[in-house]
Amino acid sequence: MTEGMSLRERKKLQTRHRLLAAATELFAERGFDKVSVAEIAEAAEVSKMTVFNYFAGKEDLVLAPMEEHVGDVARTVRDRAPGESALAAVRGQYVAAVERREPSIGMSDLPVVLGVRRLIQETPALLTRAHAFSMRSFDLLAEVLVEEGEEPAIARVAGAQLIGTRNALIHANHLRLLAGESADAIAADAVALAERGFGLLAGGMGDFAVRR
Amino acid sequence: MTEGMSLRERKKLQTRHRLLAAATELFAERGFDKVSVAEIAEAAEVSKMTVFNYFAGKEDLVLAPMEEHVGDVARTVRDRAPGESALAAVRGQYVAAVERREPSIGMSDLPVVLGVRRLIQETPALLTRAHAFSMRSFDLLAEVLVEEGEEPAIARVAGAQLIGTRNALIHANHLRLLAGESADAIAADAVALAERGFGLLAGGMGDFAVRR
DNA sequence: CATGAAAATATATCGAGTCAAGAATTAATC
DNA sequence: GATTAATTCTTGACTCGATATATTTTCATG
Repeated sequence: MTEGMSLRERKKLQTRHRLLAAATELFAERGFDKVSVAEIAEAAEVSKMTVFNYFAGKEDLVLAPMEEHVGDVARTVRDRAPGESALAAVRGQYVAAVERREPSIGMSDLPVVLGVRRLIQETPALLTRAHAFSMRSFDLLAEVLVEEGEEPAIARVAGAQLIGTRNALIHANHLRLLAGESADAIAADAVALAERGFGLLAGGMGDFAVRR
Repeated sequence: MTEGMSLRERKKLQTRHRLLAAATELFAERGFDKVSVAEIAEAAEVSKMTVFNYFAGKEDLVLAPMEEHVGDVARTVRDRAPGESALAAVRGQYVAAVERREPSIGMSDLPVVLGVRRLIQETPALLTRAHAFSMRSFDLLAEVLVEEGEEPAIARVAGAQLIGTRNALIHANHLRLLAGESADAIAADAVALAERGFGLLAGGMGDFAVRR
């Protein structure tokens, strides 16, 4: 597992994991705001400075795993099959992720993952940072569309619609998970909702929410 | 102008304006991050704590005027005419705002407004806070749709699409303004772009960005 | 081993935001 | 109209996250 790694690199990974573990535990016990970085450093047996050496900010101790997925949508669109629309690619990736119960789209009901989600929802600072990730995700997607030759302005509009739709779908999953439902129970509805949600984009929402 | 106000209320307004004026000037001179709250307090002849009493955070010294518009979209949809779709209402409000050159959608080329916009674009903390406003705007819109009887999950998806589209359009205006174009020059294109952007929603974007 | 580079730490500092207590203003009671 | 009670403003001291600098430790490499 650690072959090919120098001792230094292994130790770096170890301290990184010690920090993540210590932080996760402390946050779960007392909440994000009630734990200071100094305490985390002490629990992981490093100095406070080292924490910031490994993580850009306190929030990243919770959101680091999430950051790896900021490029998922853009990559999916970039690598889509010829003849496939951006919309179809994003929808397809989301549905596939639902089937695979991927935590990145809010489909894991493992207690530890659930705890982290609850922590995020309860902590404004974490929500804000999470939303910044979504913003980066959008930027990357728009960039791909522009590279393909779409007009920048319209590319950003379409990108906002796609990312916004996807985020809303993910948020719906989060709500149900936090309400105690199982991932399997949510999955079926999630796919149906995705068809409806992306369907608004595909079929037009001119008839949606017409005032009676 | 100040009749009906107690001395206390008048002084409150005065210090608020002193704070906004001092902050705006200092930020314009040296940038958001290079000015401390203590300096602003000193310039406004008030203690540091008073600043936070008037404004929730340092960022609000710049973004306070923007906060008044978080409910614009939701209100427009709530008050739309019978027979009109949510999409038509949002599009109509945006186009009308373009015609009126409203700063809230990025259509003012007054130097002072432009300076504030530049400051926001250059400062990550301000961008983040601005995005939080957009989030609130989205929540309010979704709430309206839910009150009208739409399913919460699909209401949030549609709301994300509408708000996302609108934000992307506004951002396009910002970019051109910051590039030096006049509001009048932008307005015509802005309306056309809005028709295309909202058209993606109305007509469906199933044919958009099909890979060749 | 010795040496140079990378990383961890100690220390000091800054700046944003919070807390408990004190000062000022308004309202109420006599 | 003076005195007191209640509310609101203001303040100085403090916590905590984050940064800068310099110093020491740790590891890879010849």
